Amino acid sequence: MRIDIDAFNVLQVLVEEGSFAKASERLHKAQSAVSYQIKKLEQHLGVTLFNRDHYRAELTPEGKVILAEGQRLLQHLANIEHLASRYSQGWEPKLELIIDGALPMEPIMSALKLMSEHNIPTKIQLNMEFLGGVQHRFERDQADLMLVKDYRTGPSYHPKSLPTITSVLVAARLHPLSQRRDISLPELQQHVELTIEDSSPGKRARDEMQFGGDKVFYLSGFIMKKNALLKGLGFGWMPDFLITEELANGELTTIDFVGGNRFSFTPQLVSTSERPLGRAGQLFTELILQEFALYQQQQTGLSGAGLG
Amino acid sequence: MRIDIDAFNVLQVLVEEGSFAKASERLHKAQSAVSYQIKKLEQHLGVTLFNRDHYRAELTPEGKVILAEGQRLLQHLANIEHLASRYSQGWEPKLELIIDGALPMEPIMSALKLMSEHNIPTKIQLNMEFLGGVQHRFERDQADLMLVKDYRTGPSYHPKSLPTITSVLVAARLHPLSQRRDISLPELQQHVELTIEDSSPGKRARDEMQFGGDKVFYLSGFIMKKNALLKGLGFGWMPDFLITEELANGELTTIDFVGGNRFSFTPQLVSTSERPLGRAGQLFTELILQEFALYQQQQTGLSGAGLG
DNA sequence: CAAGACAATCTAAAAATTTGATTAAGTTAA
DNA sequence: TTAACTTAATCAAATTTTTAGATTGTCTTG
Repeated sequence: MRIDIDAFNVLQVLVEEGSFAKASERLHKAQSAVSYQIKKLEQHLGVTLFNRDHYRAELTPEGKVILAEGQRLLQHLANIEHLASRYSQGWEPKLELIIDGALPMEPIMSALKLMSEHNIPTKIQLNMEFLGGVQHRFERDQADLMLVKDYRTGPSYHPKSLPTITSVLVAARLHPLSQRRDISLPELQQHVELTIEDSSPGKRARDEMQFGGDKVFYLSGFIMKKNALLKGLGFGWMPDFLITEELANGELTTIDFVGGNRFSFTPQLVSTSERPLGRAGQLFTELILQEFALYQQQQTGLSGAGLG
Repeated sequence: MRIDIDAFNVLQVLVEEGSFAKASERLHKAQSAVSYQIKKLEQHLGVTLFNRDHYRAELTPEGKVILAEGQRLLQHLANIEHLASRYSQGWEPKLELIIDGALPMEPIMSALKLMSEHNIPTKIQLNMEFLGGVQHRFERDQADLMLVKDYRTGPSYHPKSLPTITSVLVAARLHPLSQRRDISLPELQQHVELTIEDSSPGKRARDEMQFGGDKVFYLSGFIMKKNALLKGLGFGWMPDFLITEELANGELTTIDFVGGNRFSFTPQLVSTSERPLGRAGQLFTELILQEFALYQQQQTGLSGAGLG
């Protein structure tokens, strides 16, 4: 039979009260039960915890150390119980989020920061993917939430719309396309198009927004893409919130494509009823909506251009 | 009723074996006992640990975390049991040593270093005192061992002799006493004597080795005393091992006092049968004897002067 | 489809803990 | 000093907890 952790509690109360009788009273037990528990603990540990030579039993030096260690053990157990009680209150142990790299990071990070300040027991895993990679990963990992530009509807998906975001077709100031007006598709196709590499393994043939030219550079994220654009390597779509400054100071300019140089999309926060959200997932949903709205307000306030 | 820590062990085996039946076999219990333990643990924690929808019960995400936490808790308990088993093997939880600042620190530190390398469960407290302060503290603190120059014999004290140490009466090269020969006591008394302050509260009137002059400087340790001597502030006794170099290069010189300029004492390692030594105390006793012998050998080997 | 594995549930048995009473030893106060 | 009280161990009986063994319904495998 293994050691009884409750005995450490008896030990603690006994030391605090100073006598077996008073301890038994506080523990709502008979005095003999306290004697029994302590004796059993001593036998299990093979250590004499109390010196019974005198009238009142007093803790031995070994007993003092065992008492202190026992208290730490009880605390450890209490922590586990607390964790469990959080779970039973609906907090999930883990929340896995897949987010699309095309979306603004700032409101996402703000939401996560707020999450961490709520002191929740849920471990949060955040993964970034691009294009089809988002949904692929969401399904492969059985993740809890995905934050996407768009997605193929799947089994019992529950989408929630976030504020709309606009992308702009741009090139560097000195790029040939920046000098021309009323640009046709064939003309566009003669230049290098910069695009983000789809991170899903079974890639779709092409992003819907690609132009179909021969010269395409695939890049591994918007930071890279922006760098490439600024260096004049080619042209491409960029979310406007990533280049507000460069558009304002003229480093990048919008391309006058006859088919249009702006398009908007509405990011979706998607969960599936196969894996219902716990409290952490619900909290994140609230916070991300709030933070995206806040972000939009700030953007419109600053640039006057808006996102919708 | 409190949670049963044994249930975490059942949980662990159950997960390792993969089925209730196999786990019960490995635990030498009936399958129903395993079911009972897991159910009880789930009720205590208020958390579903296993998903029984499918043929084989499988751990829920919550269960995974609880399992991991439970393993840490079991490890914690095992550590306490290990500590206790060391105590029951005769290791004391604490060993308090009082050492006399007049003794060479090097062999003491070597002995303590060797102690720590033995990976013992005993916490060691080391206190340094001077003269009567050593014994005072030994008795007040109910310490386990004192390492002293000399002591008043007390209740059931058990002394053990260490190698003899020699002190020399010295002054700085430029001090007036260093220039004279056949110095008498009255002449000595006209100069400032440097001595270590007795750290006991009820100080004895005077150290036996003091000369009784009017001008006495009390210092708080041998480092201070050596500094004062080197600055020519006065004369005084110094253990030879602390000033071998200064005697060799002439910074300090022995005083030609007619009453003699050397005296020897035999440090004693004292314990009392009121507080018998545990294994750590015994080990320290062995090591300190060994290290003092080694230290003496090194000193004689180096200086040729010896300590005895 | 049959044989077998799996895990819950039930009852009886076993083991543990608790109770309440008793005792011997130590303390306190008149 | 004694009488009254406190302390903590011990014991048998009562109670509670845990286990074993049997049974059942479900699912898997060949």
